[in-house]
Parts: sequence; structure tokens; C-alpha cells
Amino acid sequence: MGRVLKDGPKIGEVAAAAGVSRATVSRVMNGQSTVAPDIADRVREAAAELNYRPSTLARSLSLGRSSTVAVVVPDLRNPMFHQVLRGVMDASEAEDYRTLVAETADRTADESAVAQEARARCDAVILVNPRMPQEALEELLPQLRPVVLVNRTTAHEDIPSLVIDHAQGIHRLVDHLAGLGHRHLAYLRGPAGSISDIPRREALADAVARRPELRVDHLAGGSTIDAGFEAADQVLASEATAVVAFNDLTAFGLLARLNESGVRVPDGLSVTGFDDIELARFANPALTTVNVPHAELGRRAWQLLAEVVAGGPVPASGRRPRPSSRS
Amino acid sequence: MGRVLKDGPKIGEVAAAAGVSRATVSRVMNGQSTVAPDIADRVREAAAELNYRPSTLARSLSLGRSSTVAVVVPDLRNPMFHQVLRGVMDASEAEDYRTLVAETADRTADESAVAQEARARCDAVILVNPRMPQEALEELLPQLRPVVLVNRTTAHEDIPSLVIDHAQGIHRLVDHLAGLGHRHLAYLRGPAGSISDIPRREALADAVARRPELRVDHLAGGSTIDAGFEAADQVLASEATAVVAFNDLTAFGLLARLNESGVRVPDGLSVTGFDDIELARFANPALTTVNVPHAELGRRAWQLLAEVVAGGPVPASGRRPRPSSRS
DNA sequence: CTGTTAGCGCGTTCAA
DNA sequence: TTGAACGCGCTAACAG
Repeated sequence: MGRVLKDGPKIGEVAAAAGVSRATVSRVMNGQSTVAPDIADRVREAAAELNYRPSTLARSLSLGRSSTVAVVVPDLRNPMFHQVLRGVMDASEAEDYRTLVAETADRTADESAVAQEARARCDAVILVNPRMPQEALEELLPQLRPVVLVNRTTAHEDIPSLVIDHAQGIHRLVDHLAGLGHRHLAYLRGPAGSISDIPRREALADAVARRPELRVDHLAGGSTIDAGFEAADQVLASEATAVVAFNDLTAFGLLARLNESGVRVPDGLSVTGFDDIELARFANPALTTVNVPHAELGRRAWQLLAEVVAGGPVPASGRRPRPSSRS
Repeated sequence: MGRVLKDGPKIGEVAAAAGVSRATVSRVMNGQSTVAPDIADRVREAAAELNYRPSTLARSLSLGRSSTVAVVVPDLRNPMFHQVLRGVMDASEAEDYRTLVAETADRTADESAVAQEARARCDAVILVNPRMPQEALEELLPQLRPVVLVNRTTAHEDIPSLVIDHAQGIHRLVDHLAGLGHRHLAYLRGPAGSISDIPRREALADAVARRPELRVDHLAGGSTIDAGFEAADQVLASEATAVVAFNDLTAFGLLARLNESGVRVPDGLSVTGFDDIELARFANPALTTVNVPHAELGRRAWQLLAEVVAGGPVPASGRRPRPSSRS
């Protein structure tokens, strides 16, 4: 593509048309009140006449700020990210910031590149559930500043991060299932490299340690509907009476396959999810899941960003919003 | 937020460190082969040493191009948009373009503003299923050039647009349902202002005109799962034997409520969707729907953009990718 | 209140 | 092959 950033008139032409200097045009366009009303009108007229639109790009370069945040997500197909997004959008627009989204489309190898490209065009980045190895992350983060991390932590003490307390959610689910009399659970793991899978597994180990009567089989899963669907055979083969799926999408996929196979849920097999996406309510039967305040997470991510940019004290990162169970 | 666009070293510092001019650094950074190998190495070293990253913003301003496309969508919760997105991403990245997403979050009134903001930061815009009134659209489009429209048309003859042949899809569904013996259908309309709802309604009217034995009730629907869920009572009250839902999401929501109510599908009531999103396959029972080549749509949108920017002939817009039915 | 000057950070002519 | 000079389009500091 050729030169496409500016086709219309430039500030100089408006200035000439109005018989003033470019600085004056700039002032009028930015609503500065230090311009004589009559001359301001003249400028506005000229601008309207020529259909003048200031170049955001040039403006950004000059101001040193683009008033845009980038949110980088691994997979837009997962509704949970939409909630985070809405949270960021709501919070940032209150401060006249726009939100742009970059998706890495599950290509973990490109995550760094996508994040950097996004950062190059925005004032800050919110990295949501990145999947890259810790080492790569640690190297990337400094180049992204200001940046905040969601569902991932870092050794950089001055880079804030927000992490859902997955362990607590898992404990809730296990309590719930054990309370129903289940002794043999199956855990459908997250995708390879998923970081938030670790605390879940730890929490399960913890639960088993505390309840000797409990047994948990770990099965290959994933983070998509399809992964859950495909995992059904394994689940049945395990003979577990209840399944803890990595998230709602996999739980939903599993449920779909079970329904197809005539396995009754929850009589024949209990299935639980994680995230409490809208889909969970409409599953058949409705999914037992763990509510995670995703929108709130997005809002807080924006807040942390604002704090870090204001150069305030290093925000207390790692505070964990508590998930609450829901059935 | 303060000045955040450039914290690192600038091209001048690298030049100084390497003992060359900024022009030479620029050449090296952009892979121009007209630089003596030894001096190029020196520059690269200096750049690495200082951890130099060229400012994409300044580069864009200078080049007049940002190598970024914006895709503006009304609602990321609808998976069909993800497919379009992937299509655009795949096609554009082959030409070293990045894709950024802007969501209007269903706030039709803000669509214009969001699109303009997006355009201000990118070289081009792909406007997917905008919901704003035609008048507003016609006024907006010229300001967005280069732009291509998806699922919407315009009077601007030089602005390409790509439209799914919704009518054909509807005809397929009606044929299918009529073939099954259904005589009384209910149509769950799209959201207020949805443009692609119009051809659907027309196609239904058309079908009724052609088959006197057919009757179609139009009911208030929407484009979300929830809307479909809420519409169930109306649907049952209509006593129709088959439902044509606006899209897969509403069909899915309706299905969920019907399952809850103990209405057997498709024995008691047939339900069809539109779009063929992944969810349709996993519904219970699997949804009869119309496959729409969304990813292909995204790819073609990018192609049209490339053509229009190349200043080629006005692309034959309005060509309609044919949907194909699926059960 | 307005204009002049300088500069944001980089790419690219044009000479040398 | 290299560098000096100018331009991208706009805003900010300073003078007047």
C-alpha cells in the first residue's frame, strides 16, 4: 500500500485559508479558549470548508502519546476475554482512551512479536493470559512498558500483574463435588503451556492430600469446545464420577459429547467448568462453574496501568480477585 | 498518561555511538544493501548495545503508512466475527500487515467515532456489519478511505463492499423445512437496525409468495444467545412447527430454553440457525444452519482493500459469496 | 491573544 | 557508499 495516512488538507492549508498561523488552527482544533471568538470561528469555517481532519498520527508523535491501549489476547474465541476487554474499554474510555485488540490466534511463538507491534502503536499494553515461556516473557516485558500482566506473574517487581486465584476456585469445586459424594474425579487439563493450569493442578493435589478418600485422574484436555468434545472417551474410560474441566468451553464440549452418547449429566457423570461465561448458563444441563470477575479484572488492569504511568508507587501486584462458585 | 511513546534511545544516539550519520543507521535498520558490510555491522552492534528500537510511530509518519489494518466489529461475542477476523489476519500478514480490532460493543451511536479513531491509527479499515443508519454510513465512509464494507452496501460506487447472500441461505432453509413437511414457520428477527435482517425478511416473503401453503410469523428476536432464550415463549405461543432464527446464537439460546421446557427438538419443534459457527455443531441437537464462508469473506475483504489502494479499477463490489446449507 | 521557532523520531532525496 | 538537509503533520515554548 502506498501513502495512505493523509490525503486530506493539512493544518497549513487551513491556516492559509483562514489567514492565520498553524499554531492558531491547532489551538482552535484542540478547544483552547485562548483564541479570539471571531478568529476561532473563521478557523472553524475554513476547517469545515476544506473538510480538515487533524492527523492523529502526527498529533501523537508531537504529544508523545496516542491515547490508545492495546489488549493482547491469545484467543478471541474464548468469551472470557471479551469480559476482560469490556472492563478495559469501560475504564479507559472514561479517561478518553481507546482500546485496540490484538489477537495472537493461539500462535504462542508469535506472541512476543504481536505484543511489540501492538505496543508500538499504543501507549501501553495489557497482556492477557500470555502463553509464552517464562523466560521469553521476562525478556519481553521491559520492552513493553508500561504494561500490566493478567493471569501471569513476573520477576520484574515494578511490573504489575493481576492473577485470578485459580486454586481457590478449584477448592470450591472439589468441596462441592465431594459434598455430593464424589470420590473419583477426573481433571481435564488446559492447553500445553497454559500457566493457569499449574495452580489448578496444585490445588487438586492439595485437595487430595487433605482428603485421603479422594482420587483425581489427570487427562489431556485443552481450552476449546472441541478439546472438551474430544476428551469424552478418555473421561468415560477413567470411570471417574465427576469431571473438573479446565474451563467452561471444554466443559461445554465434553457435555455436548456426553449428551450425544446418552450419558446422563449429572446423574451418570458430573461436569464442572471454570470462568462462568454466558454459555455455562445455557448448557444442558446448566454447568456448575466458578465465577471469575473478568470485567472487574479488566477495570483493575487499567487502573494499575494508570498508576504505573503516573509514576506512583509500585502497585501492590498479585493481589488476587477471589472467584466465587456458582451452580 | 504522560509521554510514553519513546523512552529508549533514538536514531541519533545510535548514529553517534556507531560514528555514522542517522541516514546510515536508517538504511541498516531497514535492510538496505547499499551499506558497507563492516560499517553495517558497527551500526548493528551499537543498536544492540543501546537496545535501540525504531519508533513505529515516527516511521509511519515519515513513510506515510503504518502497515496496519483495522477491523471494526459490532460485537466480539459473536463467533462469526472471529472467522472474518482470522481471514483478514491471514491474508494481510502475508503482506506484512498487522490487524487491529476495534469493537463498538453494540453501541451503534458510537460506531462512527470508533471507526474514525481506528482509521486514524491504521492505513485502512474493514467495517464489518455496521449497524448505523444508511445516512450516517454514507457520510462516514468517505472519511475512512481506503475502506471496505462487509455485509452492507453503499451508494459510493468506488467503495467496495462484500455481502453475504442471506436470501439464498434463507431459501435453502425454507426448502429444507418445507421438505420436511413444515407449513407454519416462525422467524426470529435480528436486532433493531440490523441490515442483514432485511434480505432475510424479503426472502421469507418471497418464499411465502411462491408457496401458498406456507405461513411465516415474524417474531422479535435479536442476535445473542440471550435474545433467543427470551424469545422461546413467543415462539411456542405462535404454534409454528419450525423456527428460522436470525443466527446461530439466537437459535442456540432458543434451543436451550426449549430443552429446559421439555420441548423436543426437532420432533416438537424444528430450529434452524444461520452462520454455521462452531457452537452449532455442539448444540443439542446439532443445529441445522447455513454455512457462511466468513474466513473467506475476511480474505476477500483484504484483497479488495489491496486493489483499491493499488488504485486499480474499482473492484466489482457486491459479489455475493454463496452460503451453503448444512444440517 | 497571536505568530514564530523549534522539535517529536524517522525516511529519503541529492550531492559529494 | 555516505552524509547533509529537508519533510512527514502537528503541538509547545516563547515573544510580541
